Amino acid sequence: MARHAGVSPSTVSYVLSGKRSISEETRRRVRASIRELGYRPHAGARALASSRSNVLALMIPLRSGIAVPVVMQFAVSVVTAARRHDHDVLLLTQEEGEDGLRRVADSALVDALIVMDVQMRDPRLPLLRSLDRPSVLIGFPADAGDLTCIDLDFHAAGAVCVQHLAGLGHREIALIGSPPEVYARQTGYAQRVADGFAAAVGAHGLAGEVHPCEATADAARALVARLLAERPGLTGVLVHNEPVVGPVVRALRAAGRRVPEDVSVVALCPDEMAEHAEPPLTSVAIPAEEVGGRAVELLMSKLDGVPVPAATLLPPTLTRRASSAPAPS
Amino acid sequence: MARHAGVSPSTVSYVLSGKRSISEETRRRVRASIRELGYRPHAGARALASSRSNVLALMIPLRSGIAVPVVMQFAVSVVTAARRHDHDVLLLTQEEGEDGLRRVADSALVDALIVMDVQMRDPRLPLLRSLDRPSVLIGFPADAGDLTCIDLDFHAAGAVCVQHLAGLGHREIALIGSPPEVYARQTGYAQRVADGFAAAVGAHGLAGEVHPCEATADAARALVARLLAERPGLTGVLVHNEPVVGPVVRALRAAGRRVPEDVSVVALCPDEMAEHAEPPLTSVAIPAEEVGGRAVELLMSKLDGVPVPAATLLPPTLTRRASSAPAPS
DNA sequence: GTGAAAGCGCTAACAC
DNA sequence: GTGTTAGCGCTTTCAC
Repeated sequence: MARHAGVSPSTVSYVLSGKRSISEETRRRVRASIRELGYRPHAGARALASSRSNVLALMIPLRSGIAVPVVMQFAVSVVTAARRHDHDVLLLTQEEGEDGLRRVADSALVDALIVMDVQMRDPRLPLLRSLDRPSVLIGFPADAGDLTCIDLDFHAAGAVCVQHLAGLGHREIALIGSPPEVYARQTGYAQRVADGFAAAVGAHGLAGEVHPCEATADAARALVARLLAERPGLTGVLVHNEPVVGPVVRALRAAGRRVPEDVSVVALCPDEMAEHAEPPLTSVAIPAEEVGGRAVELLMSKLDGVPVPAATLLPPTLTRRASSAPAPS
Repeated sequence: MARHAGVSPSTVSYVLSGKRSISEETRRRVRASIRELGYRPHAGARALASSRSNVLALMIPLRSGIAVPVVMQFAVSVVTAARRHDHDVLLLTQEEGEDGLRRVADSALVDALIVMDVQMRDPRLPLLRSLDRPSVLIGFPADAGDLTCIDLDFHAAGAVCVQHLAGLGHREIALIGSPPEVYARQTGYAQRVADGFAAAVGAHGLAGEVHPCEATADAARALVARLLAERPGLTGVLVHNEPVVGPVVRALRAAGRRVPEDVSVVALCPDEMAEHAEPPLTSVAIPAEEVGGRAVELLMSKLDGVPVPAATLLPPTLTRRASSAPAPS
């Protein structure tokens, strides 16, 4: 390659990296040779010489109770953002656990790591602290210490939904939440929504409790039936459980409740899902695209030695659609 | 590392790779040092010296009309299988296209490639042929040439569903298929199901046509309404479109048709989905786990220089559940 | 603005 | 059964 362009290897390297100034003429010749020969620098050699692999690890959750399409959105947005920064993404499954993270980090296969589905007391936290590579958590554990975390502000999200319903005059509401195992695992976001919900319920003087719900239509139907029977005054529901959003609405209707005339429904889910529901749902978006993108940006800053805030909480945005209305009088 | 164990670097390498015999004593000492020092070979150095990165590329589809959870199942099974063979997986999105494949292959970032969502005339085919690295397609293009392909035998899958319905005495049936854009792109599997369906309909002397359907509940409802209006004798439906399986069943019921007493429904979808539907659906499984695993095995064989068959078609398995019954008389 | 050369940390061919 | 050594193909100091 270098000889084809009539320059030294280092010059080729510098043309590619732009780390020192090159004469217009030389740059042109090198570029021409690159195109002609279809030259690509060898990733391994590069990683060895520069101790940068330009690869990020992304560990995605697999466990029951997680919404697969949502996870996929995160993954895609991470890959897309990484490519913008000339990085690739290595896919790890949660199953690999701490060993997987250690393996790819210590072997210098990756420069940095992103982990999703963070639990309150996550066993990966001490490991991530001990690694000499930067990492970003999508989600907040109970005690992050100085680990970098980013996520939607789920506490505020839960609260803003309650506030919306309270503003519409609803007095008795309920949260249909994630599957029980998600709470049992102490997965941060589920807990935080419940907390934000409860806090706002208290602040607004409403009645309202949290009901975990399996991610099946049957479970949703059963729960709705129970709620309607036990809480005749119920007029507002917040659903934070993607797969049962549809079933909940249908169960309400099957029980003779109109949405939104009799019962208002607010969802905490990706916008696209809320838009395409029947009826379109008032919702707080889970901004997978933005979270994934920002996670990568944070990592890039850290790799460049630029300090970043330890916590990034994205404020929730509630979009009003057809599923919520003033409480019936 | 080598000095800590009191051996030469090559000995460490050989202990790790097992490529030559090592005395029990030496192996023990080396292993002990590895553990003590927490030593991990540098992935880049290894790739450079051995021209093997032990990384596979997986390009996943993103385009509209594809069922995200199904794609995710493939991805997870590929990662899991790859790890069994001591390989990692680099995630590429379809958006990266041919350039992305070329980039990771030519830079030696990956040893081999897996591409999903293959179209009949896929622009990536010539590229894959030109690369000097092995690849496997999950799906079949119109003309695979000597490219290695694996997938469920969708033609047979379509046919076996028709056969099942014919055996139950149904005479008028319909295929509710993938979204129109999937056919328009000439995506292999959609076309093949339709072909297998049509062939079997002919062979059994039935009446039946193919109806593409958008992946929304609204579209499903509208299509079911139209079918019931235009085809009063319709008693059997094959659904090959994951997101609308539920909506189709509900639309039939809403129209006063019992499932399976009045209309039998057969689905072509992952088993898990069919099991959890209401009612549980007679279905032909999309064996994501097996396809992903086999794709990796094929790649490993090719990397080892072992020849593999160009085409692997997994035979369909129909599982009878509660949604199909003899045709009403 | 450019080149020469010393590694980066392994693997594998070649010794013995 | 083990050690020696020559690369693998880059990046980056150092020199000019």
